[in-house]
Amino acid sequence: MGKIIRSNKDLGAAIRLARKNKDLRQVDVARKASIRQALVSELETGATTAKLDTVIRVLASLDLDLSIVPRRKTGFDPTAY
Amino acid sequence: MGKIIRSNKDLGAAIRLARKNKDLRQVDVARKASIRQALVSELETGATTAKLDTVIRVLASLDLDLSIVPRRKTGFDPTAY
DNA sequence: CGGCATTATCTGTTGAATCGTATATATTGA
DNA sequence: TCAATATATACGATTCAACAGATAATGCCG
Repeated sequence: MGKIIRSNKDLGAAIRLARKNKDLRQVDVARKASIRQALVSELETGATTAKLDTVIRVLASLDLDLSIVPRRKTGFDPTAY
Repeated sequence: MGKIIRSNKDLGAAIRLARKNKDLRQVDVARKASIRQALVSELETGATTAKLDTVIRVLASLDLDLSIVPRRKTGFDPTAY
């Protein structure tokens, strides 16, 4: 179902995609989530590892939720190398 | 599907439940995730807001994944009071 | 009760996330 | 092209997660 997040890069890509789909600017998301525009930029580019609180607030401002799902066995595990 | 996480309390409950189901001790999860047992305790009791990296590593050690899903229908929102 | 295992909490320290603010660099539209 | 808008970066200051390393509290079972 939803997109699996295993790194801050994954998170950033998902956030940016969702934001574009809603036709919002970084500053709009920032205001809704009570953070700086600069931080939204940093999150989207995966430049920083955010705190869970921050992630939840940003996602909420995009009408998204964080969910815990069983790890699906996928063929190729890049961390195995 | 998966459990929705909207607070560190939610996360803590989910982690503890998953850990119990796998019959692991906090120190086991801590070793797998390369963190202290004390931190696992703090996370489970919701005493702290973890960094995304930490959350991902703990969940991975329990064979769980973080996923982004569209926000479910807005029935009753306890934060509205 | 007594003892072992597990979990919770403490102190001081370090590093990183976030801030405010400002500015530099795209990107877009007229 | 030019200007307005949007995004990325910079920098010092503040806040807080995570650490090491104990120890205290709790749970469990003989």
